[in-house]
Amino acid sequence: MKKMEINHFINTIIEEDIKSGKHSKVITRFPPEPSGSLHLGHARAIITNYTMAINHNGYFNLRFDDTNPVKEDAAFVETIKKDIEWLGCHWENLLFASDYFNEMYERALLLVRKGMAYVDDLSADEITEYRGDFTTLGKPSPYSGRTIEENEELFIGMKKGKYKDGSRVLRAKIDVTSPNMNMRDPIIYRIQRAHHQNTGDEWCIYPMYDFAHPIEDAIEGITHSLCSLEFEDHRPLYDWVVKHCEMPEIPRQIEFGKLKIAGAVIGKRHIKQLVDNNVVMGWDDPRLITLSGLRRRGIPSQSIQNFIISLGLPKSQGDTELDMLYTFVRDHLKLESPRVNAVLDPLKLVITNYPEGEVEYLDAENNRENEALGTRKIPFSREVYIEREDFIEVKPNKKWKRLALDIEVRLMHAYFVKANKIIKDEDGNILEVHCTYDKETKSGSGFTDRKPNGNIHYVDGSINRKAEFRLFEDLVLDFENKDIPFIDKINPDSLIIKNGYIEESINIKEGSHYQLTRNGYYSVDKDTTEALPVFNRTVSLRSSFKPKAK
RNA sequence: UGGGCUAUGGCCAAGUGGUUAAGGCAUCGGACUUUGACUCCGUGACCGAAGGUUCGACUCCUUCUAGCCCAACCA
Repeated sequence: MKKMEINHFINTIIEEDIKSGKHSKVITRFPPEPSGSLHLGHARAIITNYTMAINHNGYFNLRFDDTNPVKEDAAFVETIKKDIEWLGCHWENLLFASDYFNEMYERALLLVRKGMAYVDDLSADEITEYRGDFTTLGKPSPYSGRTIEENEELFIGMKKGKYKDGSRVLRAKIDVTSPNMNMRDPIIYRIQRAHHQNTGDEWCIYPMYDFAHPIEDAIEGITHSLCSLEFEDHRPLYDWVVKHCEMPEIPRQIEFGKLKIAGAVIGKRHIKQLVDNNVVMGWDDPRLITLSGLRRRGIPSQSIQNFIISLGLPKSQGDTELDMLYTFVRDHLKLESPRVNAVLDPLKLVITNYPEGEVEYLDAENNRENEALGTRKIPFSREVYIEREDFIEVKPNKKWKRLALDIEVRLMHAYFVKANKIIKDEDGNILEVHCTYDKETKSGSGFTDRKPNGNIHYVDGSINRKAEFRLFEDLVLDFENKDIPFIDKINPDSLIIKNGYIEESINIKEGSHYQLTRNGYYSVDKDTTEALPVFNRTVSLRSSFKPKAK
């Protein structure tokens, strides 16, 4: 992504560090655990770390925090890389926490030798019990008094695989009575015989996040380790590790508030539930705000960048409405997308005074606001399709700016037409509308003698392509209501599929964007086939049209 | 209950002792219009509450209230 001017409290801190000479450049990182997909919330962390580095003469590392092999899967590494690349945040180094397992082990050994870590034989339940809770101070483990020699021998033994999984842990000796639970002699190594995606079976002990993370940052020379607020309580421990492990570089952790999106399903557990129950088409379903879902929906990554930057970097916690993102999406797509006609719910219009069998090709600009996109010819003949909602039998009020009996509208790029007859089936459904056109009113002819009642679009009745259009609504209804189980709040109509027609001339390629006139921005979905193109509505056009409630 | 953080209009968010309290989204009006789009105009705040300090407080102090996070051998 290109450089943008950014001003927030972290930027201020960084600028002071540069002014004071503490740092000459900024090195940051994004440290995902390869255990799930990235979503819009992660975009803030990625973009914040990325922009702070490139705006300050430095670089940004992508480092997978693969310290827990039982939860992680190499498959996520590729999807995460793809998402970050798509977001436009290029990493300088692709790294893994596991690259540093040796050094971490050595640093832990150093702690042991300094008498600042001990091997504990308590069970997991016992450790929890000894740790106390918010109101009860922790008690020292009966094993915390072991000698340095004993601890060293036991820890080396742990590493060598002498002990069973879960039988012992290495703990930092800090303060079991600290009001900060993280400081109550946190576990820093556990025994876990699990096959690791990068180190295989080389290790049977794995470091815990709180110990591993600061060491990773320090090794890479990360100057500012930017993360979300929930790690604020961990900062004393982060600093403790850097200091007592005697790391030569001292990174500084700074926390910012997470980005929360109103009404969005974000939890891995919930998304999995939706996927497993076929409520959504997969992790990349356009109704999800996973980065892959947003991409499939057709949201340009630049709009995500602009959205994130415009939000600033507060420490307060609020729910941001997706409308704000959509505004950036429309902004971006407005000039970029060709504008073409499509009819999602077709109603046949027969122009009775137009010669049968004749077709004429009319001029149409591809984007009235961006001439660079050129022009095209669109067909027009005796039968065309219009949107069913663009016709009503009797004009209801002055505000109605579409077609009705005895009312004349312009078919955009073509002629004025006036409806004069409705053909219905036995049940009263409108099958087709008959109208007449006025040759004098041809678009581009300069005709100004009378004004049409409105402008509607059409697709030619025979020269067209059938297409599927997918419209998306909220996945969950009554989102904030905690009394109803999640699964019972799912909107049964979150996906609306329409089958209609689109101009036949367009080039259908996965991911390409179009503005469908008077409707919205759409992009071509991966489900597209030669026989049936599939379009996702990325975002609708704004509309101030409000049908009067009857 | 102990610790940490937060609190500005429907939503997001600037603002760090003196301004008519920025801006964006949304809403509602209006102008324009071969997209009811775009564009352009207009539209809303006693700054969580109560006290205090001060000539003057959203900004400082005190107390209170509400929300979020922490008691994985997860990250």
